[in-house]
Amino acid sequence: MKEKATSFDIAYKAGVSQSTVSRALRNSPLVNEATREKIQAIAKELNYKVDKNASNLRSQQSDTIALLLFADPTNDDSDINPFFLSMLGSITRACAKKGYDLLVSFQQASDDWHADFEDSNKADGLILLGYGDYVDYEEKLIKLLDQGTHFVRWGAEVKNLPLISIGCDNHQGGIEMTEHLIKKGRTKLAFLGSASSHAPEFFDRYKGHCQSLKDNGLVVNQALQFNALYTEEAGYQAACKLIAGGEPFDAICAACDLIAIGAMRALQEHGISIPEQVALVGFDDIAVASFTFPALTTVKQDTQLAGELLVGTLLDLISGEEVKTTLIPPELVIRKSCGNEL
Amino acid sequence: MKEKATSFDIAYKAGVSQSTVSRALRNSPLVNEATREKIQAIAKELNYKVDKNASNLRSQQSDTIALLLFADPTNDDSDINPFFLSMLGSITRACAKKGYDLLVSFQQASDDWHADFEDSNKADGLILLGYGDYVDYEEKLIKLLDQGTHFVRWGAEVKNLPLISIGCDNHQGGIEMTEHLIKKGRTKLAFLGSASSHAPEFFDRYKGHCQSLKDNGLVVNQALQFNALYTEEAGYQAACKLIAGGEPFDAICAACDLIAIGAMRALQEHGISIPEQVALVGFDDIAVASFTFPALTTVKQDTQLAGELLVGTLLDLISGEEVKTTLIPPELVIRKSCGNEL
DNA sequence: CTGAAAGCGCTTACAG
DNA sequence: CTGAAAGCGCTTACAG
Repeated sequence: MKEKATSFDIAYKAGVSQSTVSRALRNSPLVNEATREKIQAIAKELNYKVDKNASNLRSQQSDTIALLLFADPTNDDSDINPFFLSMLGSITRACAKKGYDLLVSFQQASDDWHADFEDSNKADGLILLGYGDYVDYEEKLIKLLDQGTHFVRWGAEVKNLPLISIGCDNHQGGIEMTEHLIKKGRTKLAFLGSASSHAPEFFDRYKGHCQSLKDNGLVVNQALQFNALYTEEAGYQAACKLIAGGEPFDAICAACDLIAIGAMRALQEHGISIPEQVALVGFDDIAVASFTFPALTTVKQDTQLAGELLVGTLLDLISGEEVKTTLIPPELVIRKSCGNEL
Repeated sequence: MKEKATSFDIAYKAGVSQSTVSRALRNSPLVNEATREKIQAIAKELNYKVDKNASNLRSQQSDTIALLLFADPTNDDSDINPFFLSMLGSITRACAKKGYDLLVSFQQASDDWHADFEDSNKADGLILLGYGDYVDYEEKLIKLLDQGTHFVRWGAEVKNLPLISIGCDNHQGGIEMTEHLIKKGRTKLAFLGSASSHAPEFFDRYKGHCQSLKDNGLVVNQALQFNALYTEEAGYQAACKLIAGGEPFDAICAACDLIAIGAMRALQEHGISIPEQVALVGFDDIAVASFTFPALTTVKQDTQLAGELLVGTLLDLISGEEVKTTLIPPELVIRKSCGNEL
């Protein structure tokens, strides 16, 4: 392994000062055109790369963003919700586009947060992503805020905290999934997903669901709501309870696609046909959704837009610009699980 | 935002020298117990975090690994094969376990590689992951080798290059998927997936497939092999060609699950029943595989083990230990797409 | 066990 | 447009 070249080596070869090399390599307009070209040629020849540790140390910025992905602690961590994996992909791409590197870290909600990333100057800012018990997070978020850490989170808007969030308009999404079912002639709609402030995204979807029910002259039947968190298994369990409960239903709104897929399994095991006997709508539009049988009608969250907004907003925040919490409009993707399209 | 504390601030407060602070914070045995505790308490109180840029610059190591994920350039980059996303997850976890940070970067196969990560001292080593045209990669791999970069790749073993790879035993996997079909009484097996050195993983699976055919007294019918790369769409196209080709077949080996899923769609569109008329096996065992209809029998690659091996091997390599290319044994996961279990 | 000092490789005022 | 010099915040010989 060869010794790594430094800017001094280049300076020596080029017959200029090290300062000039540094400037030339960063395309400073202060450097003479010809000098710059010469220096860059030598740098290339020597396979020189700026030492990031040195340059970051000196300039006190890292051009790196850290992504903290929270896994549901009830989950064994081998399965991350595919929705978040998809977000990870779009965030990575958005960072690359802006010339930032991305440090990825999976966290347990219970962990001591590695908010150190910014404190230790490894990252200029943080993106927080993942479901989890919001109530548990809150104090940590406040701590981050206190420390003056630059961060943006994915999720439901929080009213009384000056948090910058990018999230889906879950309330609107809840309305759309419900509306669609009602238009299909369903009247006894169940909702599978936790309805509490511990899971604000789901709660918002549920509230949208309830509002749509009311707007369409239907009543909210508490006996048709069952809690479930994030997983296929939870969806399966909730659907089993729903079936066992005996309360008649002809449609299910699932708070996320994984829950919908679990519900699908439960329905199939009980010989209940989809969509003939029970129509089903999910939320997220993960890749799997188009491969289930029948293909799942769902509310899509635009992960690409989300990634760009998350990164863009964080960078604005870091550079001291005015930023604000943004809601992304959901989009109903109609497939087969609620009957054929009209 | 408060000023960040430095080790000098702590030294001042503790009434010791900065060197001692540095030692105490790294739990050096050279420091007196009481002194260390005092220093650590002050550090905590001041919310002090070691500046990684400074410490990395000085110690010339970063405790960071970079993961380069290659996207198939023919793909619009919004979809990364879920198999790699799953690998990403397991690698992230393996890094965390070892106390390393992970820098993630998506690359186009055509890009100038950011092998800079190591050159620029941002990472101590690289993990290379992703399908792509191997032939295109080769010269870049050689360049990495020449530079003395520490890296480990996921994929098929390469014979004439001193590359360290971690990969699945694709040949064995090809045998197992084929054997299973033959045991189910199928005799006219098609193979969907590129059979060329441009896609060595697929090629190895194909070779295993052919060998199994021969071992069981069946002939390899070239008319039943169709090229396809990595995607659902490619699988769909290949299956359509297979069907249109007119050569009779009663089973399909798909080189990856996405291809299998595409083939499934083609078969269903043509009114061909699975598994009655045609049995189907995939490769990878992505999460979707258990949600298709019928559920997909497939050859599982153990991503968790893969992640641990990739990270562990890379760290060994960095610390100068002897390392070697390792093959992970595949595992057949039997579901419904080849008929009910015996 | 502790401290004074050098130095990792850059960027950036400052002076010309 | 260019150079000499300071300094980012640590770690690590070196000396005691």
